[in-house]
Amino acid sequence: MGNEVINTIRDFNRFYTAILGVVNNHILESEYSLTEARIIYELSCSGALTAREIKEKLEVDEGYMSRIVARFVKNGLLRKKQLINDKRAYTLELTAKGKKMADIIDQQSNVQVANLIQHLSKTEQQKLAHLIAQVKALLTRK
Amino acid sequence: MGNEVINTIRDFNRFYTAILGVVNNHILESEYSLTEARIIYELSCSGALTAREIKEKLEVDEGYMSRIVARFVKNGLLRKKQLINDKRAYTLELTAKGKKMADIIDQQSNVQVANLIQHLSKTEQQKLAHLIAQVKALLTRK
DNA sequence: AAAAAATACTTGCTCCTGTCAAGTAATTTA
DNA sequence: TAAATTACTTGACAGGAGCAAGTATTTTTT
Repeated sequence: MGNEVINTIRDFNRFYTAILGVVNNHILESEYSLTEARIIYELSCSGALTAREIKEKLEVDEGYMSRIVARFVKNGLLRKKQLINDKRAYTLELTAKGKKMADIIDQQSNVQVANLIQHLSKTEQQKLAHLIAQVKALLTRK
Repeated sequence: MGNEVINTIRDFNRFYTAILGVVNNHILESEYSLTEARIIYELSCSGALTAREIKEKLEVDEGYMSRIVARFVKNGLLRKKQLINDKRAYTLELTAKGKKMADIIDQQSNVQVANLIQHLSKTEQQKLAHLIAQVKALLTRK
């Protein structure tokens, strides 16, 4: 009972696991783990967030999160500001240095993706973008 | 210079990283790591292979590979047969138990993917399959 | 044919990521 | 105001994975 749709998707998943591996690992070489990069990314997009918000959005373990934040603060990438109305919690904000780092990671990501599609013509690239947008739309709509 | 194509792909990558995380983790709960599952999968598709062949195809570290194979043999999932013409190397084959395990993982993978698309109509599912097949084709053709 | 280089795999060491559980301080609920 | 919950911290630790050195065998070089 080889369901063709499922087989196609699973084949794609294997294929795309490899692609994401390459892309992410190359970024990873920039001294940060994928999770760390995601946290930096999240902060650079959304501005200030609390640890809890990030942890929930990215589904990172609380303890692990705490350590990463501590390290980032120590390395001067991040600033913690205690909330006025809740002394347990802090908003996290990228420092100037943190923002610079976010930019670097961002650019590296761009380069990685650019490499991925560099063999395609502009038209094909746009077709690709259109295709994956549709894929995401289909998979998102619950 | 926000290249729209690149942004779309990066957005998709984040999205699909999460999806693969869910799918793979659920399979992972079946006591094997992703790499282990991939090795089992590879053997169940291709029949007998040498460690070197698998390691090259899946890009797994040699030492890590060696340990996984040893464990599989110990657990009775795998059989090593020394090559007649090269006493350094072995072909690896799934035992009956190993094949059963492969089937289980296979089914779990199917279930995971089925969950993913369960909210779509048959027509939409086929559309999805068609879309990702095109994506893969575009990204493969180097 | 002997020495050197390469191959296939193993083993020891180690790092890092990530998890779980317990702990502290602050806040909310009963 | 006691109990429960929340936000975060800290300790302990397992598992995945990489690197380098080691062994046995095979191939290449001289």
